[in-house]
Amino acid sequence: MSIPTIKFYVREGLLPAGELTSPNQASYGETHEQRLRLIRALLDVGGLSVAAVREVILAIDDPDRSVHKLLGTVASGLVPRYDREPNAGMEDARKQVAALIAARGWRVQPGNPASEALAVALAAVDEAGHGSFAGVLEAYADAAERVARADLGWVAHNLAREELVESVVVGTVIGDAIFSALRRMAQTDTSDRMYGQAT
Amino acid sequence: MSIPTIKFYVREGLLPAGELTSPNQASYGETHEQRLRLIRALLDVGGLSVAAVREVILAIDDPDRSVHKLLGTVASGLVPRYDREPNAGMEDARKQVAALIAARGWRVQPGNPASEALAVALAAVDEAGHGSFAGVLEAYADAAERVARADLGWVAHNLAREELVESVVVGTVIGDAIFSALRRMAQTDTSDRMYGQAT
DNA sequence: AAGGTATGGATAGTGGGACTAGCCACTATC
DNA sequence: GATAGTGGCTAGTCCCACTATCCATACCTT
Repeated sequence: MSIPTIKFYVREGLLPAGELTSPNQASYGETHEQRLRLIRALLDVGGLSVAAVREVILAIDDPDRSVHKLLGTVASGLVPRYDREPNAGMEDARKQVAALIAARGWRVQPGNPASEALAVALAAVDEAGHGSFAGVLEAYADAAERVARADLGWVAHNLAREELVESVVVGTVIGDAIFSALRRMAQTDTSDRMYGQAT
Repeated sequence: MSIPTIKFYVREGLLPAGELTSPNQASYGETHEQRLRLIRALLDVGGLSVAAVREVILAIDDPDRSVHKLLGTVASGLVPRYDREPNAGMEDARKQVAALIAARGWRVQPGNPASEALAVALAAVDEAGHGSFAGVLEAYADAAERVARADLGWVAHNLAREELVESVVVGTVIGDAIFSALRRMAQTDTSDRMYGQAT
């Protein structure tokens, strides 16, 4: 981690400035190091932008924010913002999402960024046109519930707010990367079994 | 979709050139349109780079490639390349990954990009230091298996190679986005139930 | 005390990625 | 027969994550 990069992070508000011991000497402590690791994890592994990391950091450092709100903020920071014009496919997709939420009894706000993102993705699958994804969606939703329970269970054993809050962030962001990798491995395995020899 | 952008894609080798009906008039057909939708889906929803999309397109259009190989190519194109120096944490993480693969009986090559990515992500979680992720990993792997089976099942009903191959790509790439969104929704729900009022 | 090295702070520059604009010769269309 | 649009080309733009350069100062060694 080069010094210029750290300077850059400080300027960007990702990292608090070191404590000045003299006009040209600042000391960085354990918390700085920890924070730096968090930043690198979010940037490299989580693939967040610097701006998104700043959002997340601000949320973490806001002591008035409830854990539930924090998770919401982190989730929003993570979801890519699609600014595609509304078309016919999106309407159908939104209905599909609403139906799923209702069927599962999930407590999520209607205008939620995640459900918007889901609608966009479903519309894209539909446009690409290779048959209905509906059946698969159920399996995905089952898996997502399972994963979410594991996530929150993992987080729960941290009692101190500081710790808890960082766990939430790490779990949410890096969890995505972990799951993607696992999915790809499982796909490789399944595909090997199905198509390993033929086709 | 603006004309300059299409020109750009043609230059970049994502899209075949239209058939010239006269020196300055090319006609684009149904397949072009379809291909364009695929490109936009991979770029926007899948978040791939133009270079990665080119890789994928080349793989799709290579009739000598088996479906299994194709899936491998797509998966590699998707996995971000981490070029972080090997450190102590990585070694542990790799062992953890190897153990997981063994325990699951997954048929994946050892040097696999996905398992490398998994190791990096696990190392990052570990470095961030909020308790062992091991238990959660099992739940993730279960979920990943379930999702992979659903994916491949969805793909399987396409008999024509063309269709099959595009389904694989779409499912792999956009499936990631879909699952992420679902996970976030399920997390929101679970967190609402756990922390909705307090903390 | 002197000189080399490093730091904090600030401004400006770099390199990569994804388009986008401008130009030219030409042609389809009104 | 003017207008507007196109293929093919090069060059430019914008954004983003960093880097490099500068300066005055201060630590560190001798």
